[in-house]
Amino acid sequence: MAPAPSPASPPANRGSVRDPGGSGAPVTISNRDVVRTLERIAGLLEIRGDNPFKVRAYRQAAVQVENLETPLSEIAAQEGGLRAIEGFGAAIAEKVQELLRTGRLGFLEDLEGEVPPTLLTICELPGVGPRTAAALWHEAGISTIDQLDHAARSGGLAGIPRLGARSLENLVAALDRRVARGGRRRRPREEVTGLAETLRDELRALPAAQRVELAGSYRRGEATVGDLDIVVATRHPVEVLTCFAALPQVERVILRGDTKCSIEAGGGLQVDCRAIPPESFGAAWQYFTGSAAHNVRLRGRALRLGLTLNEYGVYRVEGGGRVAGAEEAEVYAALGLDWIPPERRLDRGEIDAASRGVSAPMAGE
DNA sequence: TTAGTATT
DNA sequence: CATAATACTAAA
Repeated sequence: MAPAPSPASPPANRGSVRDPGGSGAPVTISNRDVVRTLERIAGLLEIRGDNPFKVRAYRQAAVQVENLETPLSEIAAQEGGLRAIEGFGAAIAEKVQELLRTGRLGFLEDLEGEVPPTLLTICELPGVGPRTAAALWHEAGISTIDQLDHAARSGGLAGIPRLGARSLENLVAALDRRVARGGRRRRPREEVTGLAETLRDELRALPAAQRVELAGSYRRGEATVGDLDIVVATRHPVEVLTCFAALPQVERVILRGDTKCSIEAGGGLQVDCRAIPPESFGAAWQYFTGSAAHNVRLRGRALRLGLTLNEYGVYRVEGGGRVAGAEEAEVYAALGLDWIPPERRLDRGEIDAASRGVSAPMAGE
């Protein structure tokens, strides 16, 4: 998610739109601005190696703001203020308040003074995460893509831990692809429908494939998709994945293992294919449909019921007995839930709403 | 075997 | 205090 539109994000804080005319008119900070700021903070903290729970807190706050229907400025003015938002504690509420009031955020400016914000762009390269970015910065003084490109091609990265010959090759390839086409972006659903259905049908034609379905944001019916996800029930996963990687639409194989294969097709669109034994198909389809937040919520609920959920099924924590897995509805049922339509699987209260037995508060409204 | 990145 | 679980790759 979040492919950061990033037309070369400015070095300065996004919020510092400081009313250049000097009219004194209040600067409007949109919810999107706040989301970007919170995510920026999270990314920089992560590169700095800060407490993962703190990083998570900023990400969680960003997600909550994303889900809001009301402008933050309105909420700030109401009873309880920003603290009323789930995931907003004292620290984050105060920072967002400052951003809304002044259009700037001192904390972020300080952070950007400490950790070069251009490292966030480096983190967008596939295969490069916060740890690698931090190593590049500390061990080789690299903070920009240009510096990285130069160093990668001139032996300037020798000696950086966990960055061997093979990783370097991959890095250079990623830099080349980055030049070739600007950044991965989400595409309108209609643009990928043909490709999605074609790939699905080609897999359905394989004798080894018992069942083939699309999953991910495509199945959730989202207006745009960042990639495609396909689940295949089969007794012969390697054979299926080998065929998948050899389909005529495949432009590049990103990775290929025994249960999972990712390729690019349709002009750089990533397509993930997961091969799963038939008795696990329901759990796998559920897992691959997401959303990620929905899955995490579901798995947390499973734990509270003494169960554990993964893409292979629902299991008892003690004893490990299998409770469900072949059908999606049976997975939800094992967790005491009615089947939830994919479109609603966004972690926006749908799980409580689907809860049977112990009635969920119906939030009269 | 482990670290890092990736996936929902 | 503190959200789940797993796969793949390269390095060690």
